Amino acid sequence: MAPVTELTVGQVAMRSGVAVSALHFYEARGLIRSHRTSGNQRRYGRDVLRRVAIIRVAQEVGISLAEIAAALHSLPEGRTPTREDWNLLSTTWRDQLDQKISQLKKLRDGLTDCIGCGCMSIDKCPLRNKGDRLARQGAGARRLMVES
Amino acid sequence: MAPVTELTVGQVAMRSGVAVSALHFYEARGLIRSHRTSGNQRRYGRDVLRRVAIIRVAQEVGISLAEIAAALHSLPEGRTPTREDWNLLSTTWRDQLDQKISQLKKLRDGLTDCIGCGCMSIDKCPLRNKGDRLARQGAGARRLMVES
DNA sequence: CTACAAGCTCAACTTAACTTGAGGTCAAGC
DNA sequence: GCTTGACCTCAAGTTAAGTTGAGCTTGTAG
Repeated sequence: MAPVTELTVGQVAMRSGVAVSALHFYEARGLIRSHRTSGNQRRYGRDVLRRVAIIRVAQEVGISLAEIAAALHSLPEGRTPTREDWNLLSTTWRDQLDQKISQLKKLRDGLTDCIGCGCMSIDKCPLRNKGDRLARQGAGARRLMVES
Repeated sequence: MAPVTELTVGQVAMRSGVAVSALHFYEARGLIRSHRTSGNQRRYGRDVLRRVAIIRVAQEVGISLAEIAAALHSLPEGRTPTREDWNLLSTTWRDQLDQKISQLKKLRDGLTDCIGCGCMSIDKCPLRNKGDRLARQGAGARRLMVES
């Protein structure tokens, strides 16, 4: 029973819910990988679906593709990742996620407790300063950064 | 004792930590407001600092300027906002923040519990689907959206 | 064996959120 | 009273994350 393992871009697009162009894009950015048929068409292993799922979920909470790429590089390119591999990735992200979560909570609670209090003079506000000067790097659009 | 209340762009930039160009930009986008001197220079009331602080904090957790602008419009333009006004704003955001927080938690916990389990086949994965099809609207860059 | 849907590449366009630069005005100190 | 640093406007550039389109190749169903 020949394994039906190989997927075309179209199939991956369909099953993952992301556009073909996005898959091309992710591949160009090194987030996923494919091999080519003799006719130069992409073929993907099944594990690409899991990778794409991670990418989307992570993006939805504001992690940039660059960061996702970095995290995914902890996964082995050769073999299908084991549970161990995924675990490593997840603990890598856990801290960043925790940080982001607490930042959000701070905003949520801070809005009510702090904002009206007159303390928002930037130098002293707990909201502004516990959130520590992050994300000041280079020009261009800046989204929620997890680093620092 | 003449109140030192009026601030120049430069002063606001310094105290708020955002660039002068960004302040211009926020003003163009209707996020902050100034009046002009006879010589056409901007002067800001002190409350602009608070507004800017909100803007930055909100942005850091991934709320778009458009959404921030919408929220800030619930603040009175004329008078300095009271604690009541801020409170209204904060409750407006609270739900969205709660939602985002739970999304993050889902990712955090899901990464460990779900990723290795083989269930990430997109159609059935709790991570993918509880996170519900949000943020699919129009072309261009897409960041963490709170709406929907 | 031939249509025609699905692929491929590459360049250009899009949005958000700013920054940079050019060219010109204001104001505070010496 | 003039110089120098802060301002002003407006246009164009930048980054991220894709999308869209043109022009060309593959592969599969009839």
